[in-house]
Amino acid sequence: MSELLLDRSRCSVAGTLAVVGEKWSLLVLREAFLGVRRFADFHRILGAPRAVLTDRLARLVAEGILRRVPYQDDGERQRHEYRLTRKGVDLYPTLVALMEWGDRYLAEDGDVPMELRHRDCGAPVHLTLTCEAGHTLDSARDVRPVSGGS
Amino acid sequence: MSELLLDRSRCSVAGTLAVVGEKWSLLVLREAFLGVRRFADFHRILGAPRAVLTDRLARLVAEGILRRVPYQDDGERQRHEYRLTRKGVDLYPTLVALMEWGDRYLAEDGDVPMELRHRDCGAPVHLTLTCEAGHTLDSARDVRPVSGGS
DNA sequence: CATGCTGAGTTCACTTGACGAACCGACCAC
DNA sequence: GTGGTCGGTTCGTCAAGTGAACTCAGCATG
Repeated sequence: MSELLLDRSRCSVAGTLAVVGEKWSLLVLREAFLGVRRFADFHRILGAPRAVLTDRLARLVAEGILRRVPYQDDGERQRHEYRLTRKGVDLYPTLVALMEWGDRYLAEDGDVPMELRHRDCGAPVHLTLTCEAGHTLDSARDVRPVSGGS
Repeated sequence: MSELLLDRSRCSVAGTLAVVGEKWSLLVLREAFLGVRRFADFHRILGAPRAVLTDRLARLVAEGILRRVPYQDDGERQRHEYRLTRKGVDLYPTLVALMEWGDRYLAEDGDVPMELRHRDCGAPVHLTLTCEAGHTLDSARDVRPVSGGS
């Protein structure tokens, strides 16, 4: 049972959840991926309390996942909008993984709310587990965890 | 800005988070993937309050992600252990996605806490976005979301 | 039999976090 | 100045997480 001897204290799952695991954070990011940038839009679409939204956006900016960019509409004063950074864009697989599980287990009679297509060829997009030798893995059972680094 | 017109009310990301988005749930599953099955082990390794752990395990069982299996050690009374179901195993990509992001952005000087290897060939395993036509996508930017079903 | 031990909880007092409605301040248009 | 909008902040209430103490079943020991 060597798996039980792996070091959990620095686990990346726990670390990532400490950054984006609070309520609303991942939903804010979902909206950011769908093109939402402004406070009022996040608020209207998500329905999260304003105070929570303020806090989550500030946190995501502090973590370098979103950045606050000034903009100015015609006849409007200057405001700020929130855009994904590279670090934020790299959370995309996490959202896709959550979405695919929900599509499989929560959608009624295969009626999936949203589909992802390859922008170039239009084919449906999925997450797959692959190894660097090029094999496609079917399941978690094909994976062996080993303690890294030290 | 057609992205803003997609239906969010049935979003699978939100749905999945409603099931496994509470504090500790995904960490419980991480341990389950590492082979932990018993209440006392979850408690000792995670350090979560017992009441929360009881609640999360019950919830995951109710959702069909874990199942409660009776077992009996020599000279011990019968107890129950928690094992992943197929539905639970299918959450593996979500955990891998969180882990890979943490490895990239939280690990100090590339010192990754844990590595995943292909059980057959030993090569490191990663999540990749691929389309059904066989292309590998580099980024979220290569994806176009379209409203599904209806 | 009485006692103690262990695993798997439950109870409880306390602190933290989320909620929703109201309020605020800058800026623009009229 | 009056009104409107955006992006907040404040506040009272309510839900959730925390940690320590307590419970209970069943096995083992003397």
